[in-house]
Amino acid sequence: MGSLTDIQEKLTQAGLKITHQRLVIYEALIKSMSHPTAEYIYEKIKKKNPSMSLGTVHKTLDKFVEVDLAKKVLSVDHLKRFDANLAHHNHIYLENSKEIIDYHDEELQDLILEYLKKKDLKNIKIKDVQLQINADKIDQKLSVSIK
Amino acid sequence: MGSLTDIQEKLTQAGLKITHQRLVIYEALIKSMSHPTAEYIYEKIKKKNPSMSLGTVHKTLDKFVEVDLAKKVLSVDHLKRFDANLAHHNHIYLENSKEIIDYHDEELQDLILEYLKKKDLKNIKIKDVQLQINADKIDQKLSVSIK
DNA sequence: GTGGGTGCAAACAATTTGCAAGTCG
DNA sequence: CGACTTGCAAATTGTTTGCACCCAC
Repeated sequence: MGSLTDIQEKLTQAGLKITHQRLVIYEALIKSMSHPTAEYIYEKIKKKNPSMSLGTVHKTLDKFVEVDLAKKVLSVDHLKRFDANLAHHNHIYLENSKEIIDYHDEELQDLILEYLKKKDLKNIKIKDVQLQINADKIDQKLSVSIK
Repeated sequence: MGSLTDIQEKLTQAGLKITHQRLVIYEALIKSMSHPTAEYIYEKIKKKNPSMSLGTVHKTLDKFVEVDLAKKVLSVDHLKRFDANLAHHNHIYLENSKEIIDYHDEELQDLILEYLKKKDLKNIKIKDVQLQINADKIDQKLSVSIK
């Protein structure tokens, strides 16, 4: 799913030229599970790609969104955040650990859409729904790791 | 619910001094149904309060969040947006008109929480859930008002 | 070869900070 | 009066833009 040739094919299909920068940025975007900013990706990859410029990361991520290789993600901080996971999925915000993790659940999605369909909200055509689950992480390791 | 004395009481309860700026900003925040930025509120009130500074609006809104008189809101643009409505409620993003409107539905909220409770996600303690409904506005007036 | 892509730096936008002056309690 | 709040301006942070050079196709 994230192999090099796979990424190359996606870029081509999207009508984009295959460049080293795009491969690296897309790979980093896939790998980072919590929804990264341009800055974050830049930091991740610049060690192995010292000539990479932050501006390019911005432009590239925007381009990915434009051609539907990625999407923008809602966030409470006021930073642009991206996500390579295009499938409908929900987000769990772990408030105590500040993590954002994906939660995919077709059944729940259908349940909600069914419910809203019955409600028949007027003047509005629902395209999709996304659930944000606010939670705390319960992790034994946490209390121990305070050291 | 939004009377002057009412707001004053809320400020006092929150341990904040009552100042003209805070009254005006809080009132504007309550009144604006779509989730405003500091800039937006500043523009709304500066006509009647020419000495108000944008920096104060920022500081005041942050302060309101700090004392739970308001909360930060998720947004796709990368702007800080606020909301005086503290009750659990869902957001409908009207993608074509860029509006964000509130959608309160206790029944739906319960439905979702019930479902998730049965799922029993491990290592996670759910605090609340919020639904984002992406939709398009269907409005006859729209097509006419193109002029 | 050429059109799109990159790197760099400057411009821009939104927010934050520092501080002197003002005001609520 | 004293601590908190404000207004102003400068600083910071994050993103965008312009443009000469470069390279994938």
